[in-house]
Amino acid sequence: MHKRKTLQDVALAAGVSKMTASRALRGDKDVSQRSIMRVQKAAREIGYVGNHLASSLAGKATDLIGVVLPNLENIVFSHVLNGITETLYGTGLQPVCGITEYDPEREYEVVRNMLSWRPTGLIVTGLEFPADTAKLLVEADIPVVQIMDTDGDPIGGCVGFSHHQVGFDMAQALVQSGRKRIGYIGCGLGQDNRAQKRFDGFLAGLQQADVRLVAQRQDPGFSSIATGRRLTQALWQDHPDLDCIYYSNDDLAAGGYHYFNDLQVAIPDQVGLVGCNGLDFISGVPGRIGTTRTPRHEIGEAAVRMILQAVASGAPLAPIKQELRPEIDLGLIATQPPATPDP
Amino acid sequence: MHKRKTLQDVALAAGVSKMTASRALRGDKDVSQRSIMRVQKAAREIGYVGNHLASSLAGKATDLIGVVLPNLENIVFSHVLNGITETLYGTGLQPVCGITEYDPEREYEVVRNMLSWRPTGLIVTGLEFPADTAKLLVEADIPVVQIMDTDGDPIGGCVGFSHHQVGFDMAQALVQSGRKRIGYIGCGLGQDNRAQKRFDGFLAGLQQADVRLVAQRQDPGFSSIATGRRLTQALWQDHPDLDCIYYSNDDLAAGGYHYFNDLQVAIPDQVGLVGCNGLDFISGVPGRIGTTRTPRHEIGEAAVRMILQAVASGAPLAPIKQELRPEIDLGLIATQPPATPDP
DNA sequence: ACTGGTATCGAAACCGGTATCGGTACCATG
DNA sequence: CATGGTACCGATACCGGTTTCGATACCAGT
Repeated sequence: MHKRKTLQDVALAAGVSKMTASRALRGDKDVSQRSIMRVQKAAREIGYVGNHLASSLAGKATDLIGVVLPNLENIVFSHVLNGITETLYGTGLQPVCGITEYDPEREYEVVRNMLSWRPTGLIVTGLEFPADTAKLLVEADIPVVQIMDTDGDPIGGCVGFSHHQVGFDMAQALVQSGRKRIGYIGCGLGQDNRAQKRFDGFLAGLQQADVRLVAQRQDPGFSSIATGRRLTQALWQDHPDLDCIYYSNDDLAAGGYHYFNDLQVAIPDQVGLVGCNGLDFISGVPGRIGTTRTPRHEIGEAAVRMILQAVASGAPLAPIKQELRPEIDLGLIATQPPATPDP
Repeated sequence: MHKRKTLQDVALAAGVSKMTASRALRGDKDVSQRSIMRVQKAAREIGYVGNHLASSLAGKATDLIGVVLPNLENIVFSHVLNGITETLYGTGLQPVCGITEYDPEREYEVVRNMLSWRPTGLIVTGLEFPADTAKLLVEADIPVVQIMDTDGDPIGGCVGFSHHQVGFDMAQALVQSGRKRIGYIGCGLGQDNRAQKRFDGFLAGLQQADVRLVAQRQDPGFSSIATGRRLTQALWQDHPDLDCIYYSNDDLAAGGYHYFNDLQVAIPDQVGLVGCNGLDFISGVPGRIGTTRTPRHEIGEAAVRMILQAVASGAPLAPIKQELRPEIDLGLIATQPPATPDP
């Protein structure tokens, strides 16, 4: 268990000072070509790896961008993270991500922990935070970007879309396409206030169109295809007269699709199904399930760009919202009126 | 833009020395209750956050566990990461993950970068590495665990399953259930050598049963439901006599399912579909698609346990394989012989 | 020969914590 | 009263790099 090689070892092997070795490896000025060669050779030979802890401590900043997400099993956040990673690639910055599981206490810990690594920027999910967490973010003294949601007042930068609007627009679109007996199925509303916002918006949209929500079923757990199937069955058994079901998520809608498929209920002729997020599943059954395609990758991209810009300009990030418009895709629902038109 | 608070500031505010403040905040011995109170109060009041860079540099080790994964859009790796995160939660250790996109060069960079943070342990995906990357891992001087694959010789710890075996077993199971005209559909074989291993194993399994693979279709890109649908269509048009299709992935199988569903081809009566990984989708169409349920969460868990044990014992991690057996689920294929039995 | 500029290098201070070790203060004991 | 043990505290030396600043060598210009 030999000790790790340090810059000193490299310098020694190269026959130069620690300083010259440092400069040579970083491609700094004021080093002769000869020294650069010798140092690089020495570093390679003794297998020098470098110590980010030391260099970041000595330098002013790290090359870290903190990313705080509620969950990674939800593919939506994977996509965001991917957008972030891709955009960061080549900038010399590196994402490091923390998971909160929608738990505020864990969130506080994660944010605090992120900050203790002195990242160059921070990307967090959502707009609402408990007071102590908000305090951390406000005093962080680095660019902070809040993503996924624009229904509220951001602390720093903000990239996302209005979930209320998404719900509202979908309600209007459905009503306009002729659906009138609409049900709702949702998941994780207690934890995920963005799903709640969509639902609220949806209700508001229905109300404005003078349509009442016929019924709803909710489940406190994470959304999944299996849960969607179960809830759909529960809802349908009580309300077989529905001509449309709005799901808080595409996973759930997929579960509903399978259920009706096995039941030989025509989709979307008899019942229209709409979810949210435009997940991969939808493209497997083209036109059959409506959805709202949300710009997840783009959100990650835009968030990074905000941070990069703030870093470049040196100025702190002013509270600015960047709204990315999601796109409603009703699929066949848009062209096929429900089988049983209302009187 | 006030400077960040340091431990010195806390000490000053609390009227003690830097050392006492340090001890108080970490819950070290040799501090009076009175000092602890004052320091904690001071820290809270001035909003002290701590500096992991400094503490990790000064102490011997960080609380980081590096995790190197090829991709996060593939839900399989999200599940692994989740298992890791969950198991690490409460241990004081923290995962930090790097993405390679199946690119060896990027992989080298990621591993090197991970190591430069002096993590306490490292979890990497796969068994095969280019020489330079392998050298880094061998000389890392920390517990290294390789996951997902056991078909080969590990550098340190190793948790996963044999992909060759998974393919082999599935071939045998399919033949035994009466399927004889079998096709294959796969994705990303160039990059993902684990999918390749499954395919090789599958071919070996067929051969042993004296069954020939009728046809195959492959795509170099990432697997997705849409791709599965497309490849299935391509394969089916040329070979409508198949009674079974093996997919390298559940995503692809799901695409095939949708295709046949729209075509009104009975599943699994006329064509049996089997994928791999036991993803969420399968549970939405119970029994209809066969799969191999792979223990992703468990792999993450076991990998962490290996590292924790190595850290606790202080000994380096000997090359040991831990094999987790995946479980084949043929669903209805197991009980329903193909509609057109062979002559 | 002297001055000034450029290229190259290294010693020392420092980043913000922790490990180590040597002091006090205070009390109990013989 | 001398001794020793315990509880608590702080000065100092690091950890492994980078920043800063001054030193040296060498060459051109005058």
